[in-house]
Amino acid sequence: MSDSEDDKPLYKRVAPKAPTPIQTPVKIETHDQAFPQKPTNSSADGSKVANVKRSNDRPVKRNVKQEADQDNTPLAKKRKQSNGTTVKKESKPVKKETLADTTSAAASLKRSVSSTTSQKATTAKKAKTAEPAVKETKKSKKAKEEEEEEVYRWWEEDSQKAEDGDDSIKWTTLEHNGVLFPPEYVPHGVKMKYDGKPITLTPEAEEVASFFAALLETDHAKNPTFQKNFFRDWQEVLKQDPRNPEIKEFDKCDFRPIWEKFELDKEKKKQATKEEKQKAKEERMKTEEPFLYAYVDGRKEKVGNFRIEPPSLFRGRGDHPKTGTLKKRVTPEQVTINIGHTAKVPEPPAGHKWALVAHDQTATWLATWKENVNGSFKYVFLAASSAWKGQSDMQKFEKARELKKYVKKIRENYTAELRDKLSETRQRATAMYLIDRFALRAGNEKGDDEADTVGCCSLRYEHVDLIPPNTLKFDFLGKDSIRYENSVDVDIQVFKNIKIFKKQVGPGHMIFDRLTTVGLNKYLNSCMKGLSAKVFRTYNASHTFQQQLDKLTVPTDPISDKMLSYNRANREVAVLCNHQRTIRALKYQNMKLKRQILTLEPALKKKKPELSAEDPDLTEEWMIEYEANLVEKEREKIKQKFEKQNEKLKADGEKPLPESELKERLKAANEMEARLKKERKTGKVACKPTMNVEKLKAAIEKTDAKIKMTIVQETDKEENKEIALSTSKMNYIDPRISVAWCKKYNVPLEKVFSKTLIEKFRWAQNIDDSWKF
DNA sequence: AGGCCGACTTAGAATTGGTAAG
DNA sequence: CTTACCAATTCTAAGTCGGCCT
Repeated sequence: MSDSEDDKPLYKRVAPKAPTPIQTPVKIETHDQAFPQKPTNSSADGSKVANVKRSNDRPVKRNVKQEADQDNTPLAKKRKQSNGTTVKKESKPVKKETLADTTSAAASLKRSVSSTTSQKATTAKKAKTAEPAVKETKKSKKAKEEEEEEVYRWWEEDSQKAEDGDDSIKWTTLEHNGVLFPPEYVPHGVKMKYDGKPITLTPEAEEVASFFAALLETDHAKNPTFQKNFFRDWQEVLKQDPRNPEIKEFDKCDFRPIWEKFELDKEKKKQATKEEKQKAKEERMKTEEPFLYAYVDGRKEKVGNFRIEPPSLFRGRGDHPKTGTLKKRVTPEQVTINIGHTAKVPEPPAGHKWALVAHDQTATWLATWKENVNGSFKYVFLAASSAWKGQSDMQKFEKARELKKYVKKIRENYTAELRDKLSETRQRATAMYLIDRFALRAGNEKGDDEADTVGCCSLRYEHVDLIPPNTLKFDFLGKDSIRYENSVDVDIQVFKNIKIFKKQVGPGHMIFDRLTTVGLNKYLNSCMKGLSAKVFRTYNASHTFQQQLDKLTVPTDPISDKMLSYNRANREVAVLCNHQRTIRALKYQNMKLKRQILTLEPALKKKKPELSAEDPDLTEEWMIEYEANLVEKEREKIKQKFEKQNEKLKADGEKPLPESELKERLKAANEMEARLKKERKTGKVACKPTMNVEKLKAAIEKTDAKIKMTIVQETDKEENKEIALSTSKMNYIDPRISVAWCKKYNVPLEKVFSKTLIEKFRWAQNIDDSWKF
């Protein structure tokens, strides 16, 4: 690789020839390894996985009524199409347009509020004049199943795409009511102190001060960058009105009075009666109502984040240079609305105008604005359960499944290219290895005004250590400044390559100096249409999960055990590693419970030896420390409660509790200390009189389950930092794997997905139990 | 050909709300 | 009945990546 051409940095070199394309799909993969790189138990479990029959996963039958309808175009869509809206692309750069011809759309929006659905629309329309009747039918139905909102079952339609050939057009008609602005600021008048003296602020300045005050007890408020940025922007606001006092030093500011006020407010809110709470909730719902749904081609869809983000202090993660910067209030003048030509344009708040009203049919956003801190765009999109999101979600997984056909070849390719003499190619191959095996992100370059985090392509010298003969030790901050720390054994050639690259670039520089995410993705795209680095994460997560699930599930197990297998499969998606701390605490609890049983019924000692078994994790030394900790925490708790009470008394104008009272209360902690010590010595643990053996056993079972769960989570988090359990479920693991598993083994889907996930993954729910990723 | 912009997915933190424990 | 805990949900920051512009 010391080819002279080879040593020039990327930007100085002439374009190399295009990489060898891999276009031929490989048959079906049986023994591909996926990312839990641990010499994945070579267990040949290919048999089950092997025969993937795809292509025909279209739903068999469905909904006779709909079929009778001849085509599946919902009525509303037909209506629109017939009234002249053409499908041709709208000029891309959005330009201002006046709203003409809103009448029909307005009417349709109103109408559709009461009912819109491909199937029901027919009947509903007829009942137009008899609204109450419609409502009645709905209500009676509601009795059975909580207002089962009719959903557009796009995944059951035959030829959705291709319909008009242009898939960059996302909609024909689009109706919605815009966005909800946060309420105006209401000054509270609480005076904070400067240099020990109460000061009066204009509402504007008070608002910003309050943003900070609210965070007083969080880490943000202690972060110097946060303080600095906040203070700078606050001073700017202060200066705008001469009535504000001069505030020169952050350290002389005392925000506590405002913080206390907020605490009190919270308290009051909690104390509110049920009726009051109910009323507040109803009010909230009422203001939200208009924004909850949009109509896309006449179909009702839930809107996601229709609220304009309220002003606040920017909470950047990690070491973000701009953290604490004032995020300004967004005015309607900054907000662009995207909506159908003929739809009624939502009214901006009185006295205001929208920045722009766009009709961009290639976009799925309903509204957008530019945020002042980083200059990035914010969008209002439909909710995760919508057709738009669902379709792209499914496409994502289909893309990952497609990768199955290519992955073998791709792996062969990059393995060969690890030795390529062109270092650009070699770097690419090495990076591919890391992305494939360890699920690293692509790693775009970042600017100085962002937190310094990296991904594969942007890894620098100090992020990877070489431990001969072939171990790489990663230690870097990834997305969200989450630390990725992992030591892995790699192919000897990968080890050598990293060593060479590091040597070439030196400390402080990017290891892959001739590789960019763009270059990498271009290459991947030449291997398979639509392939990019992130697909590997999806592919590996889903693939591994499917494999593990097949391997671990015992068909004859009861549901609870199957759930265990399911969760374990989720865990196996990551690698085993040290994950002590939390688990020890649980084991300790478990041990205590067992001893309670034995104390209660010493006869069991012989019958159930497992009850007296010692856990090697629970050393004397550890327990002493742990118990000391427990006692300390208890003391803290007592003190805090005491202080809180006093604060309240003070606020109510009463006199505080005496110190002696606190002393008295702290005795409880001392007793606890003595008790724990005795228990440790004697091994006898008394329990509450209400306890019995059965209850204790149940409790043990519970902690057992918890321990297992913790192992699952810890492994996932610690080891594979990048993929936390819920996240992988939500974003990386093809939901159809779970659905098929549930069907096959008769496990209710609710055991596996929360309500929102069930909604989000509705598209994945009508596959049959033999479906494989 | 590279940099920036825009739109969209992925992600952890913060908040809410339901429920078990006290 | 509170309270404390945890799972679910909401919020918005932080990525990815393609396309457009220069």
